[in-house]
Amino acid sequence: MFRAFFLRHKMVIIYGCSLAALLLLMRWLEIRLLLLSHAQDVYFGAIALIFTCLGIWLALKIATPKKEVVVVEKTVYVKQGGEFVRNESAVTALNLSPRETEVLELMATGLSNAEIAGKLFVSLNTIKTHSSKVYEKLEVKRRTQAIEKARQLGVIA
Amino acid sequence: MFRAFFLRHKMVIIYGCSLAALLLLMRWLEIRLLLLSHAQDVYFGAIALIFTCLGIWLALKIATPKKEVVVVEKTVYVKQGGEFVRNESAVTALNLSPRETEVLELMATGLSNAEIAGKLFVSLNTIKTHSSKVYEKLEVKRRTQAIEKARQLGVIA
DNA sequence: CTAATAATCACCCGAAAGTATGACTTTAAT
DNA sequence: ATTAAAGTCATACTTTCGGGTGATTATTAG
Repeated sequence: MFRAFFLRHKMVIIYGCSLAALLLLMRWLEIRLLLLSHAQDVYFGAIALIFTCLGIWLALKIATPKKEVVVVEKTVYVKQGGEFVRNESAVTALNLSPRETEVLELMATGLSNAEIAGKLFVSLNTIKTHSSKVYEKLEVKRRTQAIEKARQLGVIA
Repeated sequence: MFRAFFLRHKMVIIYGCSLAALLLLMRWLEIRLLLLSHAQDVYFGAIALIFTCLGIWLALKIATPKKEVVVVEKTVYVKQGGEFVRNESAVTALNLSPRETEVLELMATGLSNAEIAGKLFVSLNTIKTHSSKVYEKLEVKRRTQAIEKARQLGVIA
């Protein structure tokens, strides 16, 4: 607490101490020479010191704290912020039925036919039929090709 | 310029002026009563005023400005049509070998293992081995899952 | 030099995917 | 009423995929 305060106002305190030391030195010299004949000067010094401190205290208390705003720019890369919008015209052109599109989407997420069947509450054979029709309409031979082509056509994300 | 300075240090200036006014008032009263018999007090007042100002000036000069760090996030949207840059750190983290990455890429284009084998001039079994290792490292069970996960991690376009 | 890694290939087996064909139902259009 | 499309399911068959195991070679790191 005190240490932190000292560190923050090091210069001020050093200045004050220096001034005090200087005054003391002068006093001491004068005292030795003039034998306390200048008591008033000590009074002056004390006043100077006190009011200097007062000024410092005042300034620190009242003056609006100086704020130095440091602006750091941080670049953030975002992949194509927009949400995916299905290219409905492509779907129409391919003549893909809603169910087929649904199956195609699930295929693209990496699900197996059995998993898709479970998710859509239909039999495995049904999914096989759908996927076969999808391959026909997309003019591909494999599941992975269907996914790739559908992605390029904007049918799936 | 001056106006801004006045506004910033309004309190300080007001204090100083008040002190000065007070001293003047006292002087004036004393002068009226004691007919300039206390010249030294004026001296004291002047010293007090001067050193107060000195303290204020010192404090304002020396006080360390508080730094306020403001982080401004600059968002950059990367269009998906743009050049794909492989997330090499992801590849490293997954410990995917160059050949495995190559096979993964070709898988994503929809090629069968046999086609990949033909394209890379290696046997089908080799491709099977590679793909199996890819699945292990990506912690997936199927080709389509591998493609999906690799896409999300930025390993493939 | 030795150990580890990457890349290559083989064989077997079971699971998943894909093909072909046919059948039944519902809904919507002609 | 008939037709067409979409969705459902099944059976049989082929192909591809994926797991497990093991082996060889070249390069690289310790």
